[in-house]
Formats: sequence, C-alpha cells, structure tokens
Amino acid sequence: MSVLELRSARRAAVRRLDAPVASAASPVEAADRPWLDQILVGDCIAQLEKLPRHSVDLVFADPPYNLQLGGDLVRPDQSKVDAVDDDWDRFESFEAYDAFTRAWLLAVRRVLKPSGALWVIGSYHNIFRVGAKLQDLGFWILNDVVWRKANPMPNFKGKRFTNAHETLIWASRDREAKGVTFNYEALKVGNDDLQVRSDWLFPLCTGSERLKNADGDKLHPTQKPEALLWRILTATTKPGDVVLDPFFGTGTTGAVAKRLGRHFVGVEREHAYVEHARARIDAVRPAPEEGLAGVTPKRSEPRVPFGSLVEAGLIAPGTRLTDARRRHAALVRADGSLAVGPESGSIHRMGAAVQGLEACNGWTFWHVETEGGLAPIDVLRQRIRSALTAVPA
Amino acid sequence: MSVLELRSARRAAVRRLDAPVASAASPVEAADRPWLDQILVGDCIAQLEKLPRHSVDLVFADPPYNLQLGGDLVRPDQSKVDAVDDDWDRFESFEAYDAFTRAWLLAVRRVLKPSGALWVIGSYHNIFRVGAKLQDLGFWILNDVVWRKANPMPNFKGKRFTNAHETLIWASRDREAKGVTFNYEALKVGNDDLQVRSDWLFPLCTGSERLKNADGDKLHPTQKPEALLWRILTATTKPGDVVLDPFFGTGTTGAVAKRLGRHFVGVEREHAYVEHARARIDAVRPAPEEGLAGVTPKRSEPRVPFGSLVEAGLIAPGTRLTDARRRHAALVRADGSLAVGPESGSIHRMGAAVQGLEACNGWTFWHVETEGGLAPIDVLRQRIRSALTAVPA
DNA sequence: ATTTTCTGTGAATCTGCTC
DNA sequence: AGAGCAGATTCACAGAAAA
Repeated sequence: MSVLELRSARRAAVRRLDAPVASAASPVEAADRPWLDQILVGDCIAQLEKLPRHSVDLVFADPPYNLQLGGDLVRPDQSKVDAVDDDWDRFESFEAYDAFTRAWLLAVRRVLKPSGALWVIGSYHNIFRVGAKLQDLGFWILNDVVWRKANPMPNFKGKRFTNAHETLIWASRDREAKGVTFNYEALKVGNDDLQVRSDWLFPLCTGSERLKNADGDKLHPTQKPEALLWRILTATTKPGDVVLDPFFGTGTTGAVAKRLGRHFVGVEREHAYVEHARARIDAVRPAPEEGLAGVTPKRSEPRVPFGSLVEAGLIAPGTRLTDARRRHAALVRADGSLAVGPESGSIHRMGAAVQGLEACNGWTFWHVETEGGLAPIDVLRQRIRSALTAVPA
Repeated sequence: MSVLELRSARRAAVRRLDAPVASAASPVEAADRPWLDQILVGDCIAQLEKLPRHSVDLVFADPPYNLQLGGDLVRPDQSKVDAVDDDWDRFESFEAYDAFTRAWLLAVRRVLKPSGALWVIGSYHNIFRVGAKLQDLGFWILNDVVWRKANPMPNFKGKRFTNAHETLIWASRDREAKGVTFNYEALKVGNDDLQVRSDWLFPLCTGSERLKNADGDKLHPTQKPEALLWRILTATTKPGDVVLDPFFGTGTTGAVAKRLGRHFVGVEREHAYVEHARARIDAVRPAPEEGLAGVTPKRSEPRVPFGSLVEAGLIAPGTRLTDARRRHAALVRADGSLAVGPESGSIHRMGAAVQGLEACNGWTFWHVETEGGLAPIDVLRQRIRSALTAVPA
C-alpha cells in the first residue's frame, strides 16, 4: 500500500465517524478561554497580545519564507510557473525579515507554557535566519526535521539540485524545559517498532485536499499537507492540548488539531483565508480516541542509481563493462556515466545505443569482470541496497 | 558482504590502478602555487592569509560546532574566548561562535574566485548560525542539501527523533556570480536520467574507511564519508580545479580530490590529524583520465546555426517543415529563415509565433519528412556536429 | 466499463552570449 | 550596462479526455 493509498484510506475512515466534537470548548472553557478553537483575525503580534501568558502547549508556525524571486519562470513547455508573489512574502531586507522574526517569536514565547514547544517550517531562504534567531531568544532546539517531498517541483532550468525538501525546527521554550511532550512509544509502535527518524517523507498537498477558490485555482500558495501536521501533533501534543498557529492560512493546523482532539488557536490576517478555514474546520469530525494512532508511510527500498556505485567505490572510474557475450564494451566514468567511443550517457541509454534499441535495462545488460567471472552490475546494486537499508544495531 | 567489506574491496580495487598522479602539481605549478596539494598546519584564518585572493574554485568546510567546549574553537579574538571560558553563558557563546564563523567565512571569501562556491556541512547546533552569517556576508545560497544517514546512531534516551541527517549549504560567492560549476547533465546521467534531488542518502563513514589511532579508536570524531565528497566534487568542480578545505581533519576532501583529478589545499591545526591525512592522501592513486571526463552538456557544444544546414545541403530551400503533429507548417528559405504565410524569421521565432508562445526551441519543434518518418531538424544538426568533431586533432 | 493518453501543476532565490 | 535573441530546460501525481 502506497503512502497515498494509506492517506485516502485514513481520510475515508475519518469521514465515516460521527463522534461528538471533542475539541470544542466546553461551556466552562468558553467563559474562561474565549479564544479557544477560534481564529483571531488581524496582525499576528497584535492578536497574540490577547492571549494570556503560559496558555499554549505547542506552536506550529509557517511564517513567510521571504523567497526573493526574480522574474517569471517558465517550464520547458513554456507554461508559466505560478510563483509566490503575495505581498506578505515581501521584505525590504534581511534586517527587516529578522526584525519580523524576532517580534513574532517573542510574542509566541510569552504565551507558551514553560513546558511548551515550538515547530517552525521553512526553506533555505529563511530557515537559517529563523533558527539562529530562536536560539538567540533562548529557545532550545530539540531536533531539526526534514520534510522530504515525494513529488517536488523539478528544477526546470537544470541549474540546481531539485529543491525536494523543507526544514522544520522543533524547539522547547527554554533550555531547561521540563515536561516537553514527546510520544516516543506511540511513534515507535506506529513505525514498525523503529524509532522515527528526523527525515519524513510526505507528498505535497494536492488533489482534493488542496483548497480552491471560486475560479478553481489554489486558494493559498503554500497550503501544507495534513499528514505533516498529523505527524507533528501526534508526536508532540496530548489530547486536549492547546495548539497555536500564528500564521493560520487555510487552517490546516486547526483541522488536524480538531480531528485529533486537540484545541487550536489561529491568527490570520487575510479574510479570504479565514472564511475558508472556518468552513473547513467546521466540516471536520474528530476521530474517536482509539483512532488517534498516527499514519506511517511504508518504508520502501531506496532507489539506487548507477552513480552511487561509483561514489561508494564499488566500481572505479575507468572500469570496463561488457555485455554477457562480450560483444560490446563501455567505460565507467567518475560521474556515473558510461562512455562508448565518443558517445556517453546512462547505463540504460548506452545499453540501448549499442544494441540499436529504444530502451534497455542497463543493470542486467552490463557486466563487470570479477574473480568468479562476468557478473551483471545488478549484483553490485544489491550490495549497496543492503548497506543502505541496514538497520542500526 | 557487509558495508565494511565493501569498502575494503573498493579501496583495494582503487589501489590496483597505477595511473600517473594527475592531480599532483606540475613543476611549473609548484613554483607558482607552492601551496597546491598541501596541508597548511596552523590556525585556519592565519594560514588562509598565505593564499592569494581569487585562487580557489571551491571550498568545502566542516567547521567545529561544539559550542560548549570553548577551547575547541579557534576564535579570532583570543581574549574574548578566555572570558567566555570563565563565565560560560549561552548568549556569550553564540556570539563567540558567530564571530568565529564570520572570521573564517571572510577569510575563505577572499581566496575564492568570483565564480567560486562554498559548501558547509553542519547539524542543528550550528548550521542555522552559519547559514544566516553567510547570507549576511553576501554569499548566495544555491541549495541546501540533506545528507540522510543510512545508519544513524539511535536516540538512546527516547526523548527525540533519531538524528538521522546533517545539513549542507551550497552557496556562490556572490549573488550575481557567473560561471558557477554545476555538472547538471553528468549528475542526471549518473542518477538513471533523473535530476538529482536535494536529499542524499549515504552510509556513515565506518569500517576500514574510518581512520583509527594506535589504540584502535576512531581518530577523528566526525570523519565524513568519501562518497559524500565524491558527490560534491563531481557535481560542482571540474578536473584540475582547486578545492580548499579550511577544517581539513583527516583529509577526506584531499583524498577524494586527488582521486578525482582535482587539486586541494587543506588547513588543519592538529598535528595528529595532519600526519594521518598526509599518509592517507599519499596512498591515493588518481582515477585514470578517461574516467574523469564528464558528459558534455548541450549548452557547451559548438553552435550550429540553422542556415548552415541549408548551406551544407542537408535541407534544400523550399522544404516544408511541420511540428510533430503536423498542425503547423513552414517553408525553408535559402538564407536559413522560415516562412509561415507572409511572416518569416528564425526557426525559434516562427516556432513561437505559430504556437502563440513567447519562446520556442525550433530545433526540437520543427520536423522534416524523411524515409523513416517525421524527424526533428535537431538530428540534422547532430550530423553537422559529429562531422565537426570527426576532424583529426 | 476499463485502459491509455493527454494536460495541468507544485514555497523557485532557475541562461548566457553578443552587440 | 542593458537589450536582444539563440536555444536549453521537468518529475510525480491527479484528473480529464480519449480510445
């Protein structure tokens, strides 16, 4: 079962439920904490002043990334990429961005309980600045976590590595914080009895989960997948905890919090986002308690490209490969390409080329000379694979 | 076969090679650049002053990040370090680390060529500070890359996620840098014809690759795997480039650089590391030259204007061109222009015009009728190119 | 009804040379 | 320095359309 299948199965199961709204504030709570399970509309720092200090268990923050994009970007098919060009993502300078970061971190710090913790997500444009600033302010980093995107946007111009991940920082309010929630056992059980690592694989938020506006276009440029919030909330909150999201957007944090029987508070400036978020959260029915286990993607065998055999030293550059009958020969190069005369390409391309075919499985076609005779390079791949899937003792 | 055995097998295989030491400085170079392929022993910043400015193509830096061992840090301002040691304070310590980071980044920046680039590796303890500082100094981040550890150390206390990755930052010296090396095509070919992503999977440096001291203990606490450096150097340097490692340690950068036919310069303070690194690098035999050539990017192939196909008689004036689906048609003219009705222009302009697009690659858009069916005119260009390269050297 | 093909799209700091 | 232009460049899905 794939990650996607898992996710639809989970969502279908959740929709069938008809349990009472566990996370709705009770009458007593409503009088005491009128901000509970609400979206506060307005500027993040001004609105946070309405909350009492030490009232929040967890903060999840998805601040503007300060992308600093240049001109338009077009795909190889000449279609235009719908970039993040919103006003809220534009800052005058690094200094302005740092001041903004400092302000919301301080506001958030005031409302956090001493045992509270903070999650921030960002990309290389902003995450280093945010991370340094939160260290400066006394937050204590517990982990950095990488969201590996299953289906990232490619680098269309071929000038960089595919930007295939975002970074999350998990930090306690204080260095000496006691009682920070981490549901270690539950996470481990949900992960085939293996500790959950700091690199998480999730697809982007697409398809029916992605909120659309009246025109059918995406409502928010950076809506996060619910699976990501699910993992965060099941890992680092308890049922009944209060989760604050100071950049609420379309309310993913609120929707997942409600589903998981946690309280939320959101702050959002844009009225259009707030309206959609309210409707979205209203439609959520909390899962019954026994259904609150996390979803874990199936661990699949890592794909091993030919280049990694060269990198790992299993095949030295300059090695000659042949086919099983030694009719064709090729030279391995340091970058993982094969050279046949003046031509070069991947093991698959060159395997196809020497045979005059459209396609070829290079792993089984090309062989290497060993002490025990000619062996397909696929046996080397198997060795790498076992090295890469080795479970720590 | 275990990972350890794999590594010995590889090292043995590489030692068997007996090619000339391609990366050793020639006599001329030795006089001109006496620091080439050397380890400079001493303080990083002081030693870097010995190198001329704009002399280095790439920097790989694995800086120390143990914030609490003041003595382990090489700081520009020694008096300040003493003060911190006596009255250790978190804020003071971050400040000291930032000053240290600033100093080595500036030193490195001076020796980098304008087209040069920098790699830094770190963990959540230091990487956010380093990333923010290098942005402050004018470096321009090209990617952040995650090294996913195949076999990380588990979190023994069960209080955190398994710390299973480290973060690398790849940055150009300047925002407007031109000519930064990125061997995109070669990377793609070595990765089964897929773009390489920003998350890389490698095992830790263990087994026979891991240098040991006389007691059999690991010599260096954070020796990096050679495969990681292999990836970095094949991706972002060319043969013959100069790679600087200001925190040389056990010389992984130097060993891989030599093997790949790149020059290195190392700076290291600890004599024990320097000795081991020298012996290690001396034992390295470079890969044969024919294994070091990379895939030729299309962008660097000789430019062949469409007109020369007409001149060479490969396409006669009056020939009709169409797109792959025969939706559009154009007429070849003697001067190498295309005519569509009353309009005419280059193959690119007219390709764009008939589709109503801003731009178009006419070489792949326009097709010509051949015996074997419709073929893109790019195949005709390829014939011209191979005719050009067939000229004896 | 089922399978195949086509089209659209996602937090992106995304060209390089000549005149 | 800025304009002009040749020409190089994409992966994993989802959903619609076609077969």
